[in-house]
Amino acid sequence: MWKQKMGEKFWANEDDKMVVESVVGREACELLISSGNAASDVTLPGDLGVQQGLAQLVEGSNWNYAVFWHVASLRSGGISLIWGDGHCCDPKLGAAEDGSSHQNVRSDRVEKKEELNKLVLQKLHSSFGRSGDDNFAERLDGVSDVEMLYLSSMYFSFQSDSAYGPMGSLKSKRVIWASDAPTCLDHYQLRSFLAKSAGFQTVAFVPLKNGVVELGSVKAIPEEQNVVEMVRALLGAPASNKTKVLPKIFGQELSLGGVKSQSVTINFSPKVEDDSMFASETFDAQRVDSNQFHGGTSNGYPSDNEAKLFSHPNQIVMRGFSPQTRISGLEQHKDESSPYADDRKPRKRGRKPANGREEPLNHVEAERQRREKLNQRFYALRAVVPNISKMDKASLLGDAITYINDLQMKIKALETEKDMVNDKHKPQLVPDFDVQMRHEDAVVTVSCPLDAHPASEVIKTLRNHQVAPECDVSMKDGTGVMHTFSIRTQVGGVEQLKEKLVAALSK
Amino acid sequence: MWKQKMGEKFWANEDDKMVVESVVGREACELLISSGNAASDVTLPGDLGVQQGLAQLVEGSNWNYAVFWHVASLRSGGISLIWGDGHCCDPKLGAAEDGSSHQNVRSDRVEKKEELNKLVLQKLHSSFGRSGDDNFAERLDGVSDVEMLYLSSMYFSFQSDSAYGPMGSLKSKRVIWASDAPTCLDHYQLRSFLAKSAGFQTVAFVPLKNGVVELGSVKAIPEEQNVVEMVRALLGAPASNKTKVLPKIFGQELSLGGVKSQSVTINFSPKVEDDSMFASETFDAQRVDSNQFHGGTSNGYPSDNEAKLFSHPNQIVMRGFSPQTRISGLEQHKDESSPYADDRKPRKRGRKPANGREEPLNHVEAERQRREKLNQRFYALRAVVPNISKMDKASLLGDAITYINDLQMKIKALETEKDMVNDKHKPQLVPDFDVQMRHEDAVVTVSCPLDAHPASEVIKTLRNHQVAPECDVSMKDGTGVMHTFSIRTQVGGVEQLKEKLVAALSK
DNA sequence: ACCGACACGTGAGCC
DNA sequence: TGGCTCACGTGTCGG
Repeated sequence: MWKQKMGEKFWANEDDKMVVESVVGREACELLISSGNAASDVTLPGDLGVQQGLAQLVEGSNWNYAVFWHVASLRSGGISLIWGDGHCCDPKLGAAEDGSSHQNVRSDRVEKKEELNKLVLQKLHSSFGRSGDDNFAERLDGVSDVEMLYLSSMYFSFQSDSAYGPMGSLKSKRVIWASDAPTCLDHYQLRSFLAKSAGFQTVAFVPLKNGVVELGSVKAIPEEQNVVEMVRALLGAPASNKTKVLPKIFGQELSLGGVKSQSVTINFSPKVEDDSMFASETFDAQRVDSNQFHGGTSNGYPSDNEAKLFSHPNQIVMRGFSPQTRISGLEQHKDESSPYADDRKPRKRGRKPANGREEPLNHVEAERQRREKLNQRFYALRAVVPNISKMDKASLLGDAITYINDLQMKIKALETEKDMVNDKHKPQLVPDFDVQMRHEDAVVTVSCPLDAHPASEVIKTLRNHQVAPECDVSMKDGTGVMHTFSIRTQVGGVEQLKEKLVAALSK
Repeated sequence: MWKQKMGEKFWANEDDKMVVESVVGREACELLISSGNAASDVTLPGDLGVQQGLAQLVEGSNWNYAVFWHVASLRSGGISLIWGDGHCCDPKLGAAEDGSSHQNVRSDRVEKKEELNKLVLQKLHSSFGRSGDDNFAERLDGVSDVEMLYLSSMYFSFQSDSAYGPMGSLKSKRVIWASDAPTCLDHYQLRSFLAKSAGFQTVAFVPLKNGVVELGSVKAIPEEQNVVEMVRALLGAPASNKTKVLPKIFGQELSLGGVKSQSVTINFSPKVEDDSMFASETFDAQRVDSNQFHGGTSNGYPSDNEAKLFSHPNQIVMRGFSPQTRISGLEQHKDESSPYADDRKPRKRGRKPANGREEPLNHVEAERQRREKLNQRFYALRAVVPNISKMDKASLLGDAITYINDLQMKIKALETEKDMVNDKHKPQLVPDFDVQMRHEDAVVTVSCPLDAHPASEVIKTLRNHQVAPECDVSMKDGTGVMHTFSIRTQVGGVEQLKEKLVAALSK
């Protein structure tokens, strides 16, 4: 059970290894081969309910993919991050990459690479794929490098205590945002070869309660707090039904409400105690008055017990391994992954704690979490609504309503416009026609409105400019139609006619 | 100044009076003639900033129009409601009203009526129209009955203390919602003749701080609290810059926040004191736990002073006048318009008042109003977002975000689709063409792709079915293009050819 | 000084 | 019952 039997066969073949290595890189390939698959017999967590959120993150944005890395506990006692779910949106259509307008270049070299990618993916899948959805790789017809990184990520997992990549984000509970290619590759760790091939320039990791969301893009995307908040709002509720089990963890029961991203960590006011820890965060949405962000203060991994409810699939464990050793210049993780700094922290705002009882302490915590969830939704709403007038909650809602109505009107206009186009172009394609017999021949007549005719402007211009053209012949070659108009004109009028035609056709 | 000089001329003509009377009704016409125009020399309040909100209310909904009636103070000391702004969206295209498919029926009788409407509107405008935008009626080409009611509303104003119509709503500070034709006509008062002609079945009045919003529809729309909340959210801030003036009205300075619909009225808990007053309201959105609706408790008209800042235009004053006398069955206005019942009311929720001071009493009121404004925005958001999963604030925000993303994706898809269509159809309209001289004639050749040609299917079929047609002539008459294909065929093959052509063209 | 916006603790209602 | 949401009063910060 420490090695998959199918895998054995494939990796024994040296040629196959070379092929895979050429795609995923040497180091990753080595680890793929040598790593024992911890608990390869169990299935993935199944539907985590995050697919929709991931899709929304990617669609319509500059991100090329989003992956949710799920926390899983190892038999050894540690934890690891395994593939939870993902969404990829590679804009492969209309490539024209190198500035050369030859599409043949693409269809030659790139398509060859895509077929190679597909082949490697099939090998990976047959070796390490989960038993469930088979031949998923066979469905693909050519895998771009972007998709390759995304799809092959399924076969990686992270167990290291590195400060890079998803585990680095999870351990430090910090958002990692690398928007230049070198730093980016650092955080891709073993997948850096794949990331380099695909040309990724930005990768971001957002730690959540029971996992990490990874976003990647081939574009250089500057850090946006909006995106982070949107991630937290959209994916704040993964596997909510299962978190209901074991609501009390420690003696000090903390109600992990099931619909929280990382709210179990204790909030504190950054302005008072810990200004220095917020150097790498950019806050563009609003003033950070209260505590929606927090440093590493937490009482342990909240999903420690929760994660045991999930089983981790058959994936290659990626041990502490960083392909580059240089320190990222963009993220100063002063983390050291200190996950056990906790205790109650003083709150500044609001009323005095009314120190009389101890029993409603759970209630206030729940209310805190509810408020924070609502605020995250507000931040996420700010992220998707443009033209925010006054960084105000009420104004935000009003702007959102306005924006929704604008969008609805726009959609209605576009749809009616489309219908108009259809109504105008459909009967154009079905013109009146008639077939009649004359002597030994058949005469087919086809009539269509003048405006729908390709040569309508020419015909109109001729009719306006000259007397009726009178005689014209249309001839057809293989793929086109050619209309020829022979008209009687005076000397010198040709230039004038040509100008008129150009003017008429270019308007 | 009590009569407009142009008006004198028109109304002296008995024929003109008959024409107008046939459209607006006898009673309205009488009043239009006899009423002195109070303060006819001043202009309208100008842009109230409500146009966008009104448009959003109407667009994409079942409402045909929305009018904001603005509070104005009369020289006599009373107040009146005058036309503030409005938006109309009459779905006149694709009428086919009576089930008969003859469009000629419409273009005969209806178009005659529409021309009559336009004529009457021009008369009204020349008599009572404000001096500003002239010939607005001339821009219209045929005014439907729905538009007629809407446009002629500009020339009415309301001064009565009737329980019907906009003034009834304003006085009682209650929402009026009439969704059957008879009740509807009651509330249209003088405009009932117009409303009857247009077939209005639903009219709703929503009182705001400085006016009333009127919504009308030819459909029967059951009462929806969502709509009311949306009105209040979208139009809560009319003429906000002017309300800043004179912030303190009475000795007891009540903070009219400028962005409130009717928040100056004092809230109270309906469940305790006043359950019986909420019989006619339907609450479909959420449980009515707190007090977003309130009876007539108010300390006077909040816009009493504020309205003096505005001048009221030249409009016909509609005095206490109700065309029908029977009582509306849907709305039991037990109002008597008692606007001076106030005093502090006990609040049930929340913490004990911590009775020590009296100075933060203003603060709690402001906070109350802020909360209510936010809640109104939430209700309005619920009204525009479909597929609300869980009547929850957080879920609502999440659904709204999802919905916005869906809309954005949809718009992007539609726009790219439109671009695709344009890319496919635009070069069709600009085909390659060439002009050459041969002997004494000019030869113009126009070529286009076969697929873009109206006769493409015919040409393809001919080419597939027969040998090449070889000889064809295209002829043009006034508005169309006719292509004639003469082909050699065997006897009996004509029927077969015709079938093939039909099949090819209908696919 | 006021005022608007916000978060907090708290009481209460509803499954 | 307890979890969850909500509204309310209050403290606080910033303009």
